[in-house]
Amino acid sequence: MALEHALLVSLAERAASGLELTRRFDASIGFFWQASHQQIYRTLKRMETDGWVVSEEVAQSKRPAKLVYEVTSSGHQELRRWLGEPTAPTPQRSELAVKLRGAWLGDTPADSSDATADPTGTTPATPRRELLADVRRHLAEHAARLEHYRQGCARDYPDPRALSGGDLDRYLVLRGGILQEEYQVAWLTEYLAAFATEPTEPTEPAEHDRSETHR
Amino acid sequence: MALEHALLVSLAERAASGLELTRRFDASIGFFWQASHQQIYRTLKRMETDGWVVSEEVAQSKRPAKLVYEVTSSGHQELRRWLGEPTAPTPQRSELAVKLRGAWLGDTPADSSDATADPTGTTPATPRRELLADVRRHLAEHAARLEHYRQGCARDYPDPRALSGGDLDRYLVLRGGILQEEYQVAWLTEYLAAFATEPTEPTEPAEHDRSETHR
DNA sequence: CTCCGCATGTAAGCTGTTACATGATTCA
DNA sequence: TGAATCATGTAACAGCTTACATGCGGAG
Repeated sequence: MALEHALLVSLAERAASGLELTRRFDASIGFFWQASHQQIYRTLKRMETDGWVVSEEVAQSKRPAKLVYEVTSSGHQELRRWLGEPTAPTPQRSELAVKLRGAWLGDTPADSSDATADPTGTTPATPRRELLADVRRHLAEHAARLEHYRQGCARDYPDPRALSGGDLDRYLVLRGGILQEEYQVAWLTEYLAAFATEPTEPTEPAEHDRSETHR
Repeated sequence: MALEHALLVSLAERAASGLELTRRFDASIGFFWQASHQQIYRTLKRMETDGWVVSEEVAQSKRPAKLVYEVTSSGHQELRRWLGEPTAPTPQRSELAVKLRGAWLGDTPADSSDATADPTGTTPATPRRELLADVRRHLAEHAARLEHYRQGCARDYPDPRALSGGDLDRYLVLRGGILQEEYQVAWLTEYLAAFATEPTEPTEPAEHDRSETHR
């Protein structure tokens, strides 16, 4: 029940069309909330029937027309109500963490010491090694995002102590994004250090420039 | 599509019934994955039809019988396959962060300088103050959980360098939970410091011992 | 006897994902 | 002409939440 309010916040900063909102969710707001364009279009429709926003068709040169949404006074009222409401803690999920906890279950390739051995000739493939590569991949992504956030922070907020109002709010949330990425980098680095007995590709740092975009 | 694998990991550590799994998800595994008992029961049923687990009814004295699930060889095989698969980054969500970003939108109570002023006599109630209280509440919860994790870590893993196998895996994931809570505490502390012009209850530290459990 | 905890489940509804559809305009 | 991008949408499904249901046994 929070995508609507995330859209209200974004639209209150500046009126926008569905696709423009989708791009914002890929960037700034998306640090802490994500949504696909289908979800956004559907939710905008519902918000308009609820009277929180109004749409206006805006013609463009050399482009199809777009529907620009604007927050109504009723929408602002709802936003204020929501802001004052106590917030339930959002559950944190990490599929990677679940995998890391169960990693030892992949360390017995075809050991038939227990009753669960399967007679089929499946390839062992050592999940532990794959998992370490996975961790390195995630670490590289978090490090890259951290660098990106830091650059944006230095560019947009050169003097944090002079900030106030909406600028201060946005700065502090960006700080949260930076601290979150720092935590991820710290954890995964500590994790890899615990398995650092074998260097695993000592010639390459593997921390940056991975061009496998995976689709 | 990952709850099934989280259940496989938990069941591979030790066979359990649905309710026992629910309790585990409230504790250790639940650091990074949550599930209600309805979800768990339903998923266990599906996993049994898929052949990943088998159930056995176990009678108990002074208690209703329970269905204890155990991972099959097919389940172990699936677990190994899943462990070696690349992991998609889990999107991070925080409703609180979205609120903090939009906090300034609640700072104009009934200001009629723009066209969106509503003539209804709604109570102002200052969302900014409510939000700060909300942040303090979340900070207290994270600090409490951090303390809890740290105690469990010191109790169960007094000598981390001596660990190996599944113990090492579980320790490193617990470290991740600790680092995550440290990040939350650091961010929210920094946030409050930015608004520390008015002390807001100077007689109480408000960092610990909040007994308002809020259900 | 009533209430509570254990243990498992059903049903309805909302949220989010995936795949596909449509029509326009620009670029090669 | 064919492909790519812009812009909005539909449809089907999977996942998750919320509320309620059932039956047993023990405590007060």
